[in-house]
Amino acid sequence: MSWSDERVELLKKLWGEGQSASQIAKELGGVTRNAVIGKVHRLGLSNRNGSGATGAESATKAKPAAKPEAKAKPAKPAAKPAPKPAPEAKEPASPVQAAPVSRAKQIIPAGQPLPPQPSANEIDPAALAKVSEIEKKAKRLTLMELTERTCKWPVGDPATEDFWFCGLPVQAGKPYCEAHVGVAFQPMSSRRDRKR
DNA sequence: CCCTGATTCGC
DNA sequence: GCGAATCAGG
Repeated sequence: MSWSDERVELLKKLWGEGQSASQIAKELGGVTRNAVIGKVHRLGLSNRNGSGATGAESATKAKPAAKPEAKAKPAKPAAKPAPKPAPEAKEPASPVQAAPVSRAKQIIPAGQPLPPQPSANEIDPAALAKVSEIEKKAKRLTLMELTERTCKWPVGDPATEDFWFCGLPVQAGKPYCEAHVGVAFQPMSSRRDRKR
């Protein structure tokens, strides 16, 4: 695979959107994340943080917010039919089931300091929606099946059989998966805008 | 161990 | 220019 104009363009676009190198590589296909990173460097757009060595955090941030990409792109008068609008639409618009997420009491069995169950507080609706979505994919682990890298978010009533732990891969060091981290750690003050 | 980006260096 | 291997951090 070579870096055709189109591929480079897509690379720039995705990188600009804050996509991680591995994700970009996955979408491009035929390249590894290393290739993507290497290319990004060569293109001179290695922005995103001045820490240099600490770039891991910029990942995993999939902006749930809809992107108002309604540009006409007059820059390309070429006779390019451009039959493919936006291939990367991972959200098949699955109806956001506002599933009550049957989580009842937070009576945790062992002395595990489990998360403060977010009652009906002020939580990002988006975050909640994300949670109810991922909970469908949850591994449904039991307490004993939990490991250092499985999401320890409890779901359901411990007194019932309808109780399990998320079990999805945790993010980094954190006890929960991405989605659950989102609802577990509510930003004290809304997230600051990233400096681009 | 999972992940992230950064850098190096043979090709 | 390319990208695997390696490095450095979470």
